[in-house]
Amino acid sequence: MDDALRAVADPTRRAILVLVRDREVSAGEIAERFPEISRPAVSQHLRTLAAARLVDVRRAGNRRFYRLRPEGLAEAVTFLETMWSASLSRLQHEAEQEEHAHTGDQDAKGSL
Amino acid sequence: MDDALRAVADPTRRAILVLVRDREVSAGEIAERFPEISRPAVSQHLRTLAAARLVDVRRAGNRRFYRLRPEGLAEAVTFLETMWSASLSRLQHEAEQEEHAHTGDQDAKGSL
DNA sequence: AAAGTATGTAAGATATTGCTTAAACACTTA
DNA sequence: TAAGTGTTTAAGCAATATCTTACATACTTT
Repeated sequence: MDDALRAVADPTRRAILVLVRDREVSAGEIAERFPEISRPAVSQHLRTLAAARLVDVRRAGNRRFYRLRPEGLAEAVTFLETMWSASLSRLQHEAEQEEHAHTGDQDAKGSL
Repeated sequence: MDDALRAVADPTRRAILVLVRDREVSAGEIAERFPEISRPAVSQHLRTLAAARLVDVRRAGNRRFYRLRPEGLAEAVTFLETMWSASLSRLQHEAEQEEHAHTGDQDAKGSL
C-alpha cells in the first residue's frame, strides 16, 4: 500500500494511470502525452508505477506496452474507503443525535 | 485531491488519520503515539493534514483536538475507485471472453 | 502577574524526488 | 552487419519533504 499511495501522489503518474486504464499503451505513446517533460522522465515514472505493482508491462518487439494493474490499488482503496466510510457513519450518527427526530438525509455520501 | 493524496502518501500521516478516525484526539495524545519523532514533527504533519482539509481542528482551552474530516477524502476515493473498478471490469470482460460461457463470479470485488 | 502546560512556528540540516542530458541497450530493417 | 527506432539506465542537479533544535504563543493555575 505504501508504494501504491506514494506512486499515486504524483499528478503525472495519476495521468499515466488514466491513460493505461482501459487499454495497453506503449511507452512512446504515453510520452507523447507529456510534451512538457522528457522521455526519460516518463520512463522513470513508469518504472515507479511498475515497482508499485500498479501497472503491468508487456514487451513486444521493440516496444513496451503498459496497462493498469487494478489489484495493485486494492489495499489503497480499502484504506481510504475505510477511513472515509467509518468517519461518515460517525458524522451521520452525530447528526441524528443533534437533530434527534429528523428525516435522515445522507448528504455526506452525496458529496462524491 | 492533489493535496489529499500527497498527504496520505506519508505513513506517519496515515497513522494519524487512523488515530483520529473515530474520535477527537488532542495534539499531545497524538504525539505520544509517535515516540520516535519529535513533537514539532507531529505538529507539522497535523498542519499538512489540516491544509489538505483531511482533519478538523477544535481549540479547547489549552489544547487542540483533531478529528478526521471524511469529505476531504471524497475525491481521492473516487479517483482510486474509478481506476480500480473500471480496470477490474475490463479484466472480468477479458476473462469472460477467454472462458466464454462461464458463470460470472465477481471475485474481484471480494478482495476488499 | 508569574510559572506551568499544551501546542505551534522558524530556521536549518539531510533525505528524497523529479527532472535533464548523455549514453546504453534491444530489437528491426535495409 | 550496419543503421534506425523505441526505450531504459546513469549521473548529476534543483526542488521538495521531513526531521531536529530553539524559540514563540496562548491558555491555565497559583
